[in-house]
Amino acid sequence: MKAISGTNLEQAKSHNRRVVIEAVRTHGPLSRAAIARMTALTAQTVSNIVEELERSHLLVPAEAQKLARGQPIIPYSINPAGAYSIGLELGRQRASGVLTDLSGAVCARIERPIEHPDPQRAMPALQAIVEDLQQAFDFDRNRLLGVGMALPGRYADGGITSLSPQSLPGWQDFPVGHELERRVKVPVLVENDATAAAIGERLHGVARGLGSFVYLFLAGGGGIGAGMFLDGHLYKGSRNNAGEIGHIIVEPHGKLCSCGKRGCLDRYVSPTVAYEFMGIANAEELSPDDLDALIARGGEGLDAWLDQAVQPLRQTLDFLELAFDPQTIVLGGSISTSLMARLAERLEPLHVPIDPDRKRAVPRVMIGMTGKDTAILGAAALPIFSETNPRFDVLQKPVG
Amino acid sequence: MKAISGTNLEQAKSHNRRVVIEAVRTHGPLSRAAIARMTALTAQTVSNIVEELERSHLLVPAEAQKLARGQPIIPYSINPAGAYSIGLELGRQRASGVLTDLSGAVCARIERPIEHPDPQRAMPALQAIVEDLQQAFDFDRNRLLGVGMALPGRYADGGITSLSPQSLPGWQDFPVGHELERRVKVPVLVENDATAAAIGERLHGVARGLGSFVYLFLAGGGGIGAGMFLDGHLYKGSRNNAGEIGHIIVEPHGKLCSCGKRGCLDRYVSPTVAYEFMGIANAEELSPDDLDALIARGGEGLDAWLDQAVQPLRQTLDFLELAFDPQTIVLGGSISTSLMARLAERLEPLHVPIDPDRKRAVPRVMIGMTGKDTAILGAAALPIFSETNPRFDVLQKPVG
DNA sequence: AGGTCACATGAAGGCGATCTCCGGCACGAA
DNA sequence: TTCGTGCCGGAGATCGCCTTCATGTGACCT
Repeated sequence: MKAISGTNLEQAKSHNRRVVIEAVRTHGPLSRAAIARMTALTAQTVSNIVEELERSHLLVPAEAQKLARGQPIIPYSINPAGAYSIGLELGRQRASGVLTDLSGAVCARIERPIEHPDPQRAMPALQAIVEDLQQAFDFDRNRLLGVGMALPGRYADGGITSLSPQSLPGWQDFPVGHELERRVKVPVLVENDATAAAIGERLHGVARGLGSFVYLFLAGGGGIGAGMFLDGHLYKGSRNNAGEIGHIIVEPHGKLCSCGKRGCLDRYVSPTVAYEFMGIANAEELSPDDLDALIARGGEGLDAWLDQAVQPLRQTLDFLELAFDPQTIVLGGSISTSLMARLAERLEPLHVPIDPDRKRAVPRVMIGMTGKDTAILGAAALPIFSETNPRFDVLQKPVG
Repeated sequence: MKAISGTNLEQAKSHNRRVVIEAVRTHGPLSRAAIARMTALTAQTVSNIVEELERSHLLVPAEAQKLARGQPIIPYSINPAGAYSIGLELGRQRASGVLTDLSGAVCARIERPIEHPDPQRAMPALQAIVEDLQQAFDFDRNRLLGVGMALPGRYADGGITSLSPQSLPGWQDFPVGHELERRVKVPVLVENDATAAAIGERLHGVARGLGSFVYLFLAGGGGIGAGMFLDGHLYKGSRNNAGEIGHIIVEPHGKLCSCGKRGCLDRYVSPTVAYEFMGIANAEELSPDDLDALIARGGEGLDAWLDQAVQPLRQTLDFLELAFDPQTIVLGGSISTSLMARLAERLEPLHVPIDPDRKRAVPRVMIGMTGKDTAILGAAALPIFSETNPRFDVLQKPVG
């Protein structure tokens, strides 16, 4: 077991920097004094940090605002051009990459077809995308924070998957992160797609500023996962497997699942099952756009799928609420937008919550704002998150 | 939303003190140099902190040990008599209190019958127990850290319950913690019974030193709850309701529950249901000992209950593993020891985990070591935990 | 006997937050 | 117009805590 380690001044400074950035990010333009009040830091301390952040272009001052009294306020806000990040996503048929600025806005985008992506073929392709993205948009290379990558599966540091071989053939024990980092020469972070999406929504999306929420991710390839952000921290579980809820049992005597159990959530709600209901046998060969069109057209098969998927989904939401008591559950994923919309409109009535009388500042369920791009934008958010989010770890000294 | 606040040296010192205590608690007697290695603190810093902790009697030095080389090691360990704590539990028919030392050993114990405990009757009784416990054992009153109280339900700071009136008649909106604190003049901490039990096992029990685990609590009064300890921190949810898993749906078309849903876990696994199966109509009137005797005798009713309870329980364990990915799940509660034993022996085979090949340092499921006392000993652990556990909060400046 | 290793501790230094003082700005009252 | 007040931001001194350096101690090894 890793012991909890001590802290010192250096860690404290790093933490305070992050706290200031986080305050400005979540609350919009703030004066130094306002930041000081929110963070409980001294005005002077904030002043020092803001000065430093302004020098490194992460914060920019706006026009001074004259109030009723006193010295005009100088509001500071995040400088979008202060840092850049690259997000990668690898699907069954294509590899995609985006270059975003600090505010999450997409500056450049590349998509390339790629057949049967095993590590040997995928790594050079991804490397090329990263390099081409840097050519496609003119920016200061020193401000590139790193590369984030979203993949199905579960990943430890260095991007080594912890799942069984059958879920990701060829990727077992392959150090994605280390290998890509060696090639592109900037820090690389690898995360599960649900977790990446959660971070994306937390930084730039509907979950901005929330302390605890669960992201329910419906993967286009089938398979449901949850990304958890709890008490201001990402929660990944003791073996990086937290949130693998595709295999929770929603129907004890239900359909047989590939995992050997009966009635797993994945067997009811995932897009793969929707294609079965719609009689689409060759879903893997069709392009995402073709699939979207088929779904948008609707039909009996789709309705039948919805009929049997809604109840397990409600049950899962109920379950996540009871277990995690999040402020909200964000629903999203890389599935077709129309499929998500149809699911969402059938969702109500949700199960009665445990505290029905309690007022809520946030809806129980929200739809993620980035649609099908959720995973790749989340991937791009990973380096930003890792550099700017206040965490318990940064306050502790590195041990060993 | 509460912003994450900054830190300073004072907070850092408080954190480092806690880190040193935690290191000694979980790893047994340690020399100063050993503590320094584990915590990544400087030998000098550790030396200062240890000196301070020794002065306040929290650590005691043992005999110097002569090694193969070098200066003899002076191992320090937790001084059981360095601090004391009081735990309270309120059941349907009785109120109990224990006085424990810093190691969790019980120094004194009081149990008193109490009929229909509403706040007006319970508060004076609890106050009397706290005062009598301090008389019953001779110790330095300045070393009493505080009073911890375990109750069914969910509690915010100050012990105000967040649940609906029907679950706890008369206690709705009653500030248990504040009221008791006013009476006994020491800090009072109120927690849900599952959470308290989790802390107890983490400090003195089978979960000692674990970073992430879930405590599955089977309450004697019926009702199942989970206490979560994740990444070294207690997780209580955004509205203190996390772990209220008695009402997760384990059988979508199953028995109707009082909450309005069908097939809730509580309707299958709780002791209340066991009594129904055994034909015990007047369970509330019987003493706990009588109930234990009935269960120990067994019979067809009990077997029938076990038959239908095991699958939902397995399903719940599976679910908790998938959602939280804990190092282990600790099973315990205030139910009869023989009932717990019978459940435990029927538990295998558990559902296949998501990473079957992975080696585990800790069993998937463990039985809590404190048996029926788990909640009250957990309650006594609350003040100790709150004073000595390294947390993210202590590193942050109090805001507002 | 001297060298080396491991542990412990005192003194000086470094670092970052804090305290104190000060100036600038704008409004309101005299 | 002048002064007082409330608010904001900056400069330098100070404080608290960790770190580094130096020294001491005890025991084994050569």
